[in-house]
Amino acid sequence: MPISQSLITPDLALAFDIKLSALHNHCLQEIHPPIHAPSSNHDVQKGIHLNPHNSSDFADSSELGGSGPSDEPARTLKRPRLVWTPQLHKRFVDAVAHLGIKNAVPKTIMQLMSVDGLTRENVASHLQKYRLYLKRMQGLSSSGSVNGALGINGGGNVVDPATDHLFASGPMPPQFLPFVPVPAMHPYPHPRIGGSAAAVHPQMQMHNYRHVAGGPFSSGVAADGQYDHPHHFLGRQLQPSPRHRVGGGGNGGIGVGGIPPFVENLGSADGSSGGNMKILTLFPTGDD
DNA sequence: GCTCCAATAT
DNA sequence: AATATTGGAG
Repeated sequence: MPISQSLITPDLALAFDIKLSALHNHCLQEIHPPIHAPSSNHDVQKGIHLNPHNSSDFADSSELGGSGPSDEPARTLKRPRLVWTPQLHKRFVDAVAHLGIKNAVPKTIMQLMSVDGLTRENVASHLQKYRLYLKRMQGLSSSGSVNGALGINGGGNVVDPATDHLFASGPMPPQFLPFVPVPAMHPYPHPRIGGSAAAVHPQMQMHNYRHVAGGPFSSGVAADGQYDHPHHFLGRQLQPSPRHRVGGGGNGGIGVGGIPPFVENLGSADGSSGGNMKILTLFPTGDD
């Protein structure tokens, strides 16, 4: 019986893929134009391209004697580890900021991000770490600092205004945070709530993306904040989620405004290496 | 049953 | 260290 094929094929492919991905990691990558309201839209165009790699070593990963997972069995296949590039993280942070703590749950965030291939688990995992990061920060800032300038949140915690961002919109009365954050016009409905702040530099320590895309800070995340690698797809087909994604009708509440692509500082703020890293920390100028 | 979250595993 | 996976809880 052909059982062996259906079974070992994915299995072997898996093993291979893992190694391959570890080597040239060709995950997903794409850019995401401002989309919106998936509820009543058929054009749920997601399109962020996460591209951890872009080496020009070899470009063909879809033809390895059929060992590639890019075959038919889109299910039961293990997808490569998601790499949270600065761009992706940015998207994430923006989504969280715009949703507010209350709605900032994995599913919602995932929907808002509208990143193809992103699963709820991915977001959940990242969110967990993100929360931890925030918590840590709060604990640190609260002790020793007696600044009246600091913002005190409902939680009674004192946070640095420069980093409070997320929490700023958390305990706050979500008069407009619930959903439909964007009026369908501006990317940032209310930046002061937590939009810009969040983007400032809440960079949890993600590994160095020395190979993010072309260059460390030269190109890669070019001025437009997106990669310029039209090709490189690969990885996942569509609908990678074994579970159901955006219910289209199930939720219907998340207005989603589409987070505009912004630039973010790639280099670590600490300038660990050399110190020549000129973190521009471009603010999302979404202030207006 | 689904989602969240914290803990745990890779 | 960064993500994934698991298990309990709502």
